[in-house]
Amino acid sequence: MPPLPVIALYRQGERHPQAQACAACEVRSTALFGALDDAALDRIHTHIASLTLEPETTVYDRGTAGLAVYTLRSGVVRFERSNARGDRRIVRLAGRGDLIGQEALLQRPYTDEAVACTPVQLCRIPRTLIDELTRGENTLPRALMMRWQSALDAAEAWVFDLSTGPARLRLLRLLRRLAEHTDEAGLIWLPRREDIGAMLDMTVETASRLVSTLRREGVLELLPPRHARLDLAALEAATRRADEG
Amino acid sequence: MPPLPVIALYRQGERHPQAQACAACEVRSTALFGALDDAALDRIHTHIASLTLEPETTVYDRGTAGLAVYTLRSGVVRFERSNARGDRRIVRLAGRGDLIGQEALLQRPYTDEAVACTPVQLCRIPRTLIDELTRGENTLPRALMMRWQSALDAAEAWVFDLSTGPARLRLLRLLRRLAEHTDEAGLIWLPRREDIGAMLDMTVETASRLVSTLRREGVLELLPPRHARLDLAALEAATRRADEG
DNA sequence: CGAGCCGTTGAGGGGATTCAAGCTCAGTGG
DNA sequence: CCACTGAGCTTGAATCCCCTCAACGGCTCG
Repeated sequence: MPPLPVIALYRQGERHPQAQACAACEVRSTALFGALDDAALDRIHTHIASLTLEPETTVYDRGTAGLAVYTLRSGVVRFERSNARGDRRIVRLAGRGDLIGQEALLQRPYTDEAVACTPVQLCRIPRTLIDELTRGENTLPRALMMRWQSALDAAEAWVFDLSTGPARLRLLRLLRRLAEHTDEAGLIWLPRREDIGAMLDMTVETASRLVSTLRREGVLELLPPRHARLDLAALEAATRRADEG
Repeated sequence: MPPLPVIALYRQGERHPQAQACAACEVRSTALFGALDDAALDRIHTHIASLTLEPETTVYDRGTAGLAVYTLRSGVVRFERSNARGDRRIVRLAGRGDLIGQEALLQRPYTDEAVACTPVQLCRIPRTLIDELTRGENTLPRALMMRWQSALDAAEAWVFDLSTGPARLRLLRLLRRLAEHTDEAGLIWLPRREDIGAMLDMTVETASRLVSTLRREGVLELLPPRHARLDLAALEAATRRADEG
């Protein structure tokens, strides 16, 4: 699936402060609301909130009323589910440019708990705003459907890549995926061992053993806390060995 | 997630033969295209193809151009992915009332191979038809988004339920899910052991051993080929034991 | 009736879990 | 300053679950 245009609001030469912020947004590439008139654009910008969250902060809880969708401008967000006994499973990750919390547009409660993994920058877009804009518009539904399909694809790929095969291979594939979210310093976010466990359905001990092994093999350089540098070539080689051999 | 209204085309007293078939459709409950005028409705019905497929028939292949979406009127369809080496994984199931192949509406190739598990009855709806109808319509996008969200939810639940925990528990949860698709005779579709393996990431031998064990425990009565009768109470009890104990 | 697919069962080995102990490191208070 | 503490990470040893390899029986079909 090709990269999607980022949902962002912008227009050149706008006076509203938030409009300027949107105009300067570094992840904008396609104006989802490009077809709107000036009045609508101004009204939009006053309702968009830009927020920054610390790691481990909850964006929204599973089951709560969905009042807004979010565009993820930077950082990594995870989606979790857990049962009454506290067994936890991370079922998906979102990265730069992804739209999260789309359930809100259907007046549905959020289906997962969304938690920041790294520092994240979000644009909060109230549900009612999109409701308003959808009336009579045609481009918006299509762009939204694109996100939905993208999320669905990600969820199915999660099953195929991260829930299939021996533990070592699953971890290698997770690292490959985390490499997509490399930060400015060239580092990846390396989850706590417990979170690796929740992503790959393994114990913390197994996660720790495997990470340590990869470190000794030179695939990974640990840079605590929660960061690492990857040797992509070594990673690819190890992956090929693990799944061919 | 509450049950979704089935996407179906119908209108009372229509003359076109397919229109009559749609009017008589047993899974209709909400007219997705209810707001259309007569001419549009007639044009629609001439393009809807109703088809019946044998088990193991492919509905569409992963990667091929998506030219139509399908409403599943009866039966079970599975979504598969596989890599170059032939490792196969079933990543989702669809049942009565589900909409499949939504990627087509975005002019995207199908992201999975879709295969009939049981005899299935489908309504084939050409992509262009929906394109046409979406112009100026408002209710359609919302209903479609509902399907998308539903599919996404199913995919994430698949990770949480069927890719987590020990093999026996995963199988019990799969059976619970297959019970949702019980047929007129009160039987469930019981996949081939190889397919159980592809759903739950286990070998055919393990799948066979576990199924046999459940049969001996009275949870399951095998009715080859590919069918079984479930003792739901025993199933729940076994699940609780496996889960808590 | 032999060929092939599917399901079942056994034996053995390996990979992941379980249980346990010790480590590093940051924060705290004596 | 430094022992104390607790959370997160690592490592070891024993166990067990699941995989691998193998053999066999039932069934359909050419």
